[in-house]
This record gives sequence, C-alpha cells and structure tokens, in this order.
Amino acid sequence: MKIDPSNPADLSAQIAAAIRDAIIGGDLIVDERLPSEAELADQFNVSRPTVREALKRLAAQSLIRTQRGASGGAFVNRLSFEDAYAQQITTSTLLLSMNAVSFDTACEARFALERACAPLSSQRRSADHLATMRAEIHRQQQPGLTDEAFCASDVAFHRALVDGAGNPVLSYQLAGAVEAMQPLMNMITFSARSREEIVAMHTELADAIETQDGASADTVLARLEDYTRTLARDVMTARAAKANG
Amino acid sequence: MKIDPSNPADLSAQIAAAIRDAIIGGDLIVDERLPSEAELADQFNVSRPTVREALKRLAAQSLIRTQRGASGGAFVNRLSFEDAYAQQITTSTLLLSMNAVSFDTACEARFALERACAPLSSQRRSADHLATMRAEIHRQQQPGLTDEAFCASDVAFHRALVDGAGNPVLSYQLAGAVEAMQPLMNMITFSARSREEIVAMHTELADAIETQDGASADTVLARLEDYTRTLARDVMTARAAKANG
DNA sequence: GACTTTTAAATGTCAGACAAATGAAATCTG
DNA sequence: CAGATTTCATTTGTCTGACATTTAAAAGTC
Repeated sequence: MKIDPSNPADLSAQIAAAIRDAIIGGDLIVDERLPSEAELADQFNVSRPTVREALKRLAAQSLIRTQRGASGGAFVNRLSFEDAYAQQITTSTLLLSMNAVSFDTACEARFALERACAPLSSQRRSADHLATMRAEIHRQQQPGLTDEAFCASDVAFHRALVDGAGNPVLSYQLAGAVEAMQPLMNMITFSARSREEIVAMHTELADAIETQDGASADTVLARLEDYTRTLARDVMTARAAKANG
Repeated sequence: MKIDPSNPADLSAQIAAAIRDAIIGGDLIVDERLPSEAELADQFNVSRPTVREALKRLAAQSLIRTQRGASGGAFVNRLSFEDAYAQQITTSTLLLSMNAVSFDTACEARFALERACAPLSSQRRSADHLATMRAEIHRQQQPGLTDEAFCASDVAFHRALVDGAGNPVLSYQLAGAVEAMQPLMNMITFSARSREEIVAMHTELADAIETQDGASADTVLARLEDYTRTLARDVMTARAAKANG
C-alpha cells in the first residue's frame, strides 16, 4: 500500500483509497486488525491526524469499525445487510431530493423493481410476511391516521412484499427504491376516497400473494402504479391552480 | 444543530450526523457553504481536528465537497448519479464478497431486476444503446479474449440494455446489481462452447430490444439466467471434484 | 486460586502552529 | 483610466506534542 505525496489530492483521501482497495481486493479480510494509527502514520509517512481522517472516511462507509483500549484499534468490518440498507436509503433519498427527478421517473423505477419481486414473493412468502401485510392493511384503514403515518405503513407493507421473495440481495436493492420514495409520497394528500382505493388494491395484492398468484400480483402492482401517478398528477395540478388563482 | 457531549459516541460522528440530518432535512441546500472549520469548532464546542474528522466522514459519502483558499470552505454537494453509482457498486460488491451470498441468490436478484428493465428498454432504447450492445456482442466473439475481458464486455452489454430504459433511477439501482456480480462471474471459466451460447442469447436479446419485443427479451433473459446458473454449478462441482480427487 | 490493583496500549480530544492555495483588494504601470 | 501585478487575508491541509479515556492483560494480594 503506497501513496503519492506529490499528488494534489488530500493525503487522507489517498490513504483511505489505498486501504479501501486493500479491503475490496481481499488483502485485508473481515475482522482483521489494521495497524495502529501511529504505525499507519509511520508507514504512510504522515501524521496521526491525517491517518485519523482517512480512517473516519472508511468508518463513514462502514468499511471499518474502531475500538478503544488495549488490543483495540481499527478492524475490517463485515458489512451487514442493515448497514448496506441504511447507506442505500440515504444515497437514494438524496439522489431523489437533489436531482430534480420527476415523480413519474421515481415511481416508474420503484414499481418496475417491485414487480420483479412479486412473482418470487408469491411463491416463497412466509406466514409472517402475509401477517405483516394484513396488519399494515388494517392500520391503513384507521380513520385518524395522518398522511405521514399512512405513507409509513405503505412502505412497511411493500417492504414485507419484497422481503417475501426471500432474497436478501433483492431486499437490499429494493430498500432504496421503496424508502426513498417516501418523502415524495408524503407530499401527496390522501383523501378518504383515495385511501380506500389504495387499501382495496393492497388487499387484492395480499390475496394474490397468499394464493401464490404472481400474475395477478403483477397486474395489481401495475394498476397501483397508474393510480399513484394519477394521484400525484392531480395534486400537482391542484397546487399549480392554487398558485395561479 | 446540537450535540450531546455526554454521549459515549464519538463527537465527530455526532457532528457528522447533525450536519447530515440538516442536509437531508433541507436546512442546508445544495451549494450552500458551511461555516468554516474554526466557526464549526466554536459552535459545537470542540476542537478543529474533531470538526475535520466529521467533515471527512461527510465527504466520504459525497455529501459535501471542500475547497481551499479564500472564499473556500465546505459546500453541500449535489449528489451526482455518477457518485451514487460508484457508492452503490462499492457497497454491493462488498456485500456480496463479505456475506457469503450464494451465486444463485445474487444471480436471481440480478436477473429479476434486469428483467424489470427489459420491457421499458425495448420501447425506449436509442440507436446508441443498440449500437453499444451490438459492439459488445462483436467484441465477445473475438477469439483471444480473456475471461475477465469477456465478463467486462458482458457487463457493458447488460448496462447498455438497462440504460436503454431511459430511467436514470433504474440505471442507478441496477448498477450495483450488475457490476457487483462481476467478481463472481470472473470465477467462471468460459469455454468456447459456452461463450458461443451466451453470444447467441445476447444476439437474440439485442434483436428483441431492436424490434421492441419486450416479451421475447424477458424470455431470453430467463434462459440466460438459467444458463448462467448451470454454468456456475458445473464450475463448482468440477472444482469440488478436483479438490477431492 | 480467586480477586483486586496496576499498567501499558490504543483511540479520542485538544491546543497551537505552519504550509499551501486562492480569491479579492490594493498597488503599480503603461 | 485600464490593465497587469503584487500583496494580503481567509480557509483548508498538515504536523507536533500533549493529555484524557477506555480496555485488556499483567502484576500483586489475600
């Protein structure tokens, strides 16, 4: 592992990149201890604060964890699915909020991916997944529910559907797509009528998953996508009309 | 923005979290300049190195960028699709390499997602996307190609297919799924016969996309998935037999 | 031998300093 | 006065050295 002192880029960034490459390349294995900060400083010919900045960069990506005390230090972290979910959600959320992605584009992507999970989920879902879906449907029928709580329940419902596919890689990939939509969905005001429609489709969806009818699930998801986009369009036009009036 | 000095967690982690929340929550907008390191140190009642560690954490996630000199400082970064791709690929690759995800699981997820893109791509792909696909098929027929180069071309081919859907959010989500598979694919030795088969299916796929036949594209992808899994299984059993013999 | 105390090693934090980059203001020049 | 040049203040990047805190292992004690 070497760095180039004449490189204009930050030394801490170079050091972080060198260690990251070593981890990705398999030169450092999970739970292996890195040299102490002082030793790394020696090896790279930099000061300890510079090494520390590099280590913090890696810690921010969950690539390492640190432990204080004797026999402490920085250890290569086994990236858990939870950590990966969290990063995926943060990145996706920022991507949507900062890049003026249209609601339609985000919506299309989200439902396209979810429809990819539906057939698998209809075959493999456990009783647990079905129970979660039914419970969320029940929650969505509570009259006093705020729009935010309704959206959160919506996310939990769809997440159960995705998890039902029993493929953690799929769940991870979908986490971002589904959760990142929530801030956009929160901008929609759900009337009693539209909640009713959505709950009806959720029920159809749960029924299709329960009877292992992947084709029906796919059809319902397509309708749900259409309906969601229509709702969003109506909200936008209503808002535009209000602004002009 | 406040932090809790009695919290056992690192101060730099707390500060990073506070600023991250401010960015995600919209309190800090894109291209807005953060206070200087000295000012932040004052505000949070910590030293400058601690502030710097926090900023490096955020920089590692592409949430901020820094600039030296007068009127320099830390600025809220507009997360580009490229940055998001890169993070997604790093995370996905590590997830697959560190968590003993089976080839079948990764493969299933990858093709499920890709099949979600196929119908959209068959409708919207540009001449450019088709040209890239054809060019990569041509490259894959070169006799002297190493397995690694063959895999790289494979990734480029499928990436063109995904990009053909014209949905950057989909492309972003798929980037991880497709690219993270490459190290696993590289472990497969492609015989002349299997290359021939794969190229044949790629050709069918390109034809289907060109004629806007989404259903055919889906079918071919399903066959390609089966074939890939069979190949992988054969490689594994051959390797196991060799180890035992 | 079991418990307590000490100690050493490591990370976390701080203070102060200097280097380097950079844009803007001040100055010089034609 | 216009344009080029120089100076300067600001800000990040890096270094040194120090102390605080945590933690596991070694040493000591009964």
